[in-house]
Amino acid sequence: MAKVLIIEDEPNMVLGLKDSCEYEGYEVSVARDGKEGLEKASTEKPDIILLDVMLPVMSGLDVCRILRTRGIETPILMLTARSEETDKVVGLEVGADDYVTKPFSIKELLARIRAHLRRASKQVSEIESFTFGDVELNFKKYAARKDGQTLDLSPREFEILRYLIRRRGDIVTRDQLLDEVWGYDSTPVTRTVDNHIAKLRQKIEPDPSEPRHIITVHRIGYRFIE
Amino acid sequence: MAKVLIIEDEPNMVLGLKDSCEYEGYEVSVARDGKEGLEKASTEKPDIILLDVMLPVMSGLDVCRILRTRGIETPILMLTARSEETDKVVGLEVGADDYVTKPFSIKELLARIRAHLRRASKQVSEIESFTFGDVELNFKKYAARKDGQTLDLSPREFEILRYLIRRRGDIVTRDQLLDEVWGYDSTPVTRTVDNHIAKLRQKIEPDPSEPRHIITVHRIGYRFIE
DNA sequence: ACAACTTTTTACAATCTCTTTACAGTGTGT
DNA sequence: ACACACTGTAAAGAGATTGTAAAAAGTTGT
Repeated sequence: MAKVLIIEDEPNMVLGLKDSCEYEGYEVSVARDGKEGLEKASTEKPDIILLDVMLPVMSGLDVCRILRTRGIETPILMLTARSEETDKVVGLEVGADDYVTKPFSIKELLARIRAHLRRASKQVSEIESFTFGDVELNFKKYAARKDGQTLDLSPREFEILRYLIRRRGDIVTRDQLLDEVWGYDSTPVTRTVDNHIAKLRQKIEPDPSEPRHIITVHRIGYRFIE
Repeated sequence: MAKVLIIEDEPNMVLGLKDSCEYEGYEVSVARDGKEGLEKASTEKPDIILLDVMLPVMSGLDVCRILRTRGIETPILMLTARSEETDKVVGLEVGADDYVTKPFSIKELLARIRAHLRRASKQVSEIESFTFGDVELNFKKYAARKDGQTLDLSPREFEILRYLIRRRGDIVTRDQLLDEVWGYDSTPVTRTVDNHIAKLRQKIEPDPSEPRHIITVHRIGYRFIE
């Protein structure tokens, strides 16, 4: 079940938040100030952080900023006392994902937490590893092996493979790959896809000139087969 | 061709969106406020809805929520002025499928629309597989088997078969096939159709010289029988 | 700024599909 | 039965798509 880290100093607030979250079935841990919060955010790997802006020692904004510069991407939901526009703007600027102004309804807060967790879990729930033929892939570590030997795949190659594998058996068009792997805002030529496929084949196929795993479907696209 | 419903009040925005969509070949209709949007979403059965969050009378979020509670599952792409994460969360919670913040690049928007349409059309549309005699077709995978053996069909042959099967029992003219399978902009000779039919028969008929499934209707066209 | 590496573009060859063509065969109306 | 129109189909040519190497452009780390 999801872990929630609450960084908050007001005891009453802590109590209310903790209760509600536990009632929802989340595992809860609490930090009473920014410093402790930073530590727990790193060590306990929560799935979401509820972060008060007003904290002793170090402000919530700083905690947020530091976490982000450390590359920690856990969703952060800021709690602010006033509904001042400034706080919102600064909060989001500093890397928070969402904010709620006190007093807030618990129901709303829980709904937002749920939404963030849902979105985050969608991103995470990807396949972590996959094996076919004599190739092992670990998408989480971006590591691959073939015949037990380390296999060098570029990030893009990993992403393409991941996409193909996620839809293994189905045909994937070049446009789909461009949209989903490259993203909507960049637009390489569709031939770029073919090139990456060719390179992938040379790396993962037993016989690249006679592909067994990445099959081309003429005029349509490619298909991955285990 | 796909229908796009734009629910947006800013005239300039409407103009830009409309132009771009029409340039892509979509049929476009516009609603200037939430109420009109709700109506058109129901009556015009668009394939995708572009929905501004900030609307007079009724907010885009409400429009979205209402559509969903009415069981309308048309993909909704929300347009919002600020890049505030909050809007995004609420938007997605309320049932939107995607989300773009202004200012956005038209290219990106169109790419997203395309992706959604592709996804949606896949879910709804076509027969995914079909079996007749000893032939099995899987239109999604562009794969065919006969007597359990893999059967090699070209994309065009698949499309022709799909079209004939969708209208099985009915007569289909060569011009119909040319229009629908080939598309309105290309114009091979009608004899080309006959050639493809001949090849199809050799591949799928038990006895190609005595067709049981693809029947010639003299002077008219062809008809598919299971 | 340089080197090492990844990604994208480009170009050409190879391959596959589609279209045209031509002629033989079949159907239709008189 | 005859002429004419329509259809079947093989074969060749045209056209499109894909494979791939190599160059160009872009990134990253030092």
